[in-house]
Amino acid sequence: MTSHIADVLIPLALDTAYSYAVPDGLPLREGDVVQVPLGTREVAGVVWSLRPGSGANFKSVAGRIEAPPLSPQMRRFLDWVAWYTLAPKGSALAMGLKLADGERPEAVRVGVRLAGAPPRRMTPARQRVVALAGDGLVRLKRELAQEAGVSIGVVDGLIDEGTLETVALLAEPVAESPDPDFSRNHLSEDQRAAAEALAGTLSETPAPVTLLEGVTGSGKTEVYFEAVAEAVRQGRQALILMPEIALTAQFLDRFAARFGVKPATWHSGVTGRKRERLYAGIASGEVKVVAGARSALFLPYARLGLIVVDEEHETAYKQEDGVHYHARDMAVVRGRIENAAVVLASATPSIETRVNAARGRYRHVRLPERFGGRQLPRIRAVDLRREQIPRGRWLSPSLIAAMEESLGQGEQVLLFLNRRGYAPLTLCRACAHRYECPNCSAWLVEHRFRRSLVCHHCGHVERTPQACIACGSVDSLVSCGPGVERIAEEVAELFPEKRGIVLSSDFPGGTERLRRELAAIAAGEFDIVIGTQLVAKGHNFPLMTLVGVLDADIGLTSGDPRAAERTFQLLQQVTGRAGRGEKPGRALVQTWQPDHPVIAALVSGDAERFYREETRVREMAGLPPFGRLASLIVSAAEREAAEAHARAMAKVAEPPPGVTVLGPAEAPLALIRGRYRFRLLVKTEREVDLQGYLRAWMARCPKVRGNTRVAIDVDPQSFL
DNA sequence: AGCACGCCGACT
DNA sequence: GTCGGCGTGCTC
Repeated sequence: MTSHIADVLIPLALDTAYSYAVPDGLPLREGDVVQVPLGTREVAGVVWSLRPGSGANFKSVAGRIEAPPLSPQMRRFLDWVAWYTLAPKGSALAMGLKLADGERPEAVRVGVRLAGAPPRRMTPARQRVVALAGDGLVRLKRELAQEAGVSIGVVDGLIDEGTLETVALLAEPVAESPDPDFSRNHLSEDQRAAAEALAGTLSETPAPVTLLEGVTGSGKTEVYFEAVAEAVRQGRQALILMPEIALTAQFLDRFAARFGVKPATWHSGVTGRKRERLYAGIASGEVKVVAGARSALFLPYARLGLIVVDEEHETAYKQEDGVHYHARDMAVVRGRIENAAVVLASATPSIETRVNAARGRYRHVRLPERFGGRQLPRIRAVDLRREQIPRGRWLSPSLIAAMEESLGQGEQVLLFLNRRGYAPLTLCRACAHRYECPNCSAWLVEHRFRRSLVCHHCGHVERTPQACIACGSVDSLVSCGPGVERIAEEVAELFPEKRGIVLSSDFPGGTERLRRELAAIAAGEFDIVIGTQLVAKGHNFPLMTLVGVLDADIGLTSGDPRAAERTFQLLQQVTGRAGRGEKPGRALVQTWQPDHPVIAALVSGDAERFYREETRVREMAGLPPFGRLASLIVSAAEREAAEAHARAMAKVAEPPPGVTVLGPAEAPLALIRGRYRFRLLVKTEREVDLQGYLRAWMARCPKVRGNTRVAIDVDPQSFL
C-alpha cells in the first residue's frame, strides 16, 4: 500500500516525468535522486514533484540514491532551459545531473605513525621504517614503505607489533578555500570604482546583470575578482565561466595571486573521482569558487552569489549539439533564479548584450583605459590597392618595413591571418579543375605539412595528388591564396635569421605542446608568430609590439548576419595583442576596403559608432536583437533525406502573425559526425511565443522518419 | 540512452 | 531451419 505518487524525471530524451508509486516507509522529498524501474532496467531519476495518491497502477520507486538532491531553483532552471531551448526536459536534466558511475566507495586513506616500543625482532628493513617514522609525522602507508625501500608487508608487520599505529586520514579537500583578503591588488581609481560597483550588486535584490566593458589590458579580471572576493566574504559561491581555451595556467595563477589558492576548475577534462567530489563539494557549498567551461553552469550550487561570464561575446558559449543553448544567456537566467549577481565581461561585447545595456536591462560599467597608463595600440589601415605586392606574396612593403623596425629592436611581431593550412584553393593549371569537398562543395584547403587536402567544413581529408584527378596532368596543381603555412614560408624568406612559429588549431602535438609553445613565445623564444584566431584569445605576449593583420576583409563578405560584428571583435582583439608590455604597440591592418565601417571603426577606435550603426542596420533588417531568429536543424545520414525533410517542414507550417519562415537556408550543408545537417530559418517578432509556436510546428510536421533528427536552435537575443 | 521486437539475408 | 544485422519505437 502506498499513499504517494512521485513524478520522476529521467535524464534521457523524454519530455515528461514518469509517475511511480512511493513505497510506504520510503521518505522522499521533491528533488531527491531516486532509482526507478524503466522497461527492463533500472535508471536514476529525480523526483520532480510529489502528490498524494495510491499509485496502484504504477511501478514503484526502487529506492533513494545517496546523491545531493536538486534544489527547487535548480529544478526551475532546468525546466526553463528545456522550455527555452525546446529540448526534452530529461535532456536538460542530463546536463545537470552527474552521478557517480561506479558504486565503489572512495578508497580510504590510511596514515601510519610511530606509536610504541620497537618490535621484539628488529630487522634491517624494520630498522629503516622505524628510523623514518622517528619524526612522529603521519605518512601514507604506501609512501612510508616506498621511502624506506621496503614492501608494504614490513609496515603491516610493524602495525601488528604495535610499533606503528594507523590513523584515519581525512579525505583531501576537493578545493581549498580562497581567501578574499589574501592579497589586494593595487587598483587604479577607475578600477576601484568599477570593482565597488560590481561588488555592490551582490547585496541587491533582485541581483542585477552588469556588463563590464574594458579594453584589452584594462584589468577586467582584477576588477571582477573583487566581486568574487565579496561573494566569498558573504559566504556565497562564485562561478567564473570562461571559454574552454581560456582556462589556462596563466588565469589560474592570477587567481592564486589574488586569493592564495587556485580555484576549482570544471571542464570536459575533469573526470572520474575528481568530478564526483567536485560535484558533491559544489552541492554542499564547500567549494567556494568554480572556474569552468559552459557546462559548469549546470552544477548544483548550494549558495550561488555571483556568476561572471568572461569574454561574454565568445561563440564558444554556444552549444551546438544535444541541447542547443548559449551559456551566457542561460547564466543570466540562472542568476535571476538564484538571485545571484551576473557580470558579463568583455572588451568587445556582443550586440545583444550592448542593446540590453543600452535599454537599461543590464547595468553598464566601463574601464576606458589600459591599466598603468599604458597606451592602446596605434592602428593604421594599409590600403592594399596602393601597395606593390609581387604575385604570390602577401606582405605589403609597409608591413615589411614596420616588421624590420620592430624586429631590429628585438621586439616580437604577430602576423594574423584567419586561415589554416597552406592555400584555401587548389586548381589544375591544365584543365582548371577545382578541388572541392565531395560532401560539402566547399573548397579543399591544402595543408602542405600534412601533404593533404582538407575540408574545413566537415573534416574530409584526402592526400594531395601527384597528378590531377580530373585530367591526369602531372605537377599541374596551383595553390591559390594564402594560409598561415604559406605566410610562414614568405616570412622565412624575408627574415631568414628570425625565429618564426605558426599557431593554429591544427597545431601538431595537442594542447599540451601548444601550451608550452605559448609560454615559450611569452618568454621571447620566438620573434615572429604567425597565427589564426587562436592567437586572439586569452594569451598575453608581453614582448609583442607589432601586430600585422594580413587580410582584414576575410569574413566581411560571408552571408552571416553577424559577419561584421564578428570581424570587428576579432580584429579588435588581435590588434589589442600589441604593446601590453612597457612600450605602446602598433597594428597595421591590410585591407582592400579601408572605408568599410568595420575597418574605419577599428582604425578610429570608435567602437561605439560601429555598434550604433550595426544596431541600426539590424533593426532595419528585422534581425536580432529586435526579433528572434530560430533555426530548425534537420540532420540525416543521407543528404537528400535531410533536404527533403526540411523542405517538407517549411511547407507544412502555417506561421501565425509575426512569424516569417525564411525557408531552408541556402548555405551549404555541413557534415557533422556523419550526418548531413542544415537549417530552416524562422524569424519572429519579440511578442510571439516562439517556443509554443515551434513546438506546435514540430508536432504538425510530417513524422520524422528514416533516421532524420530535428533540433531547434534559438539564437541569442533579448528575452528578459 | 538502452533494450526488445521484428523483419530480412547467409550460415551451422 | 535459426543466427544476427539494424531500423523503429517504447519506457510510468
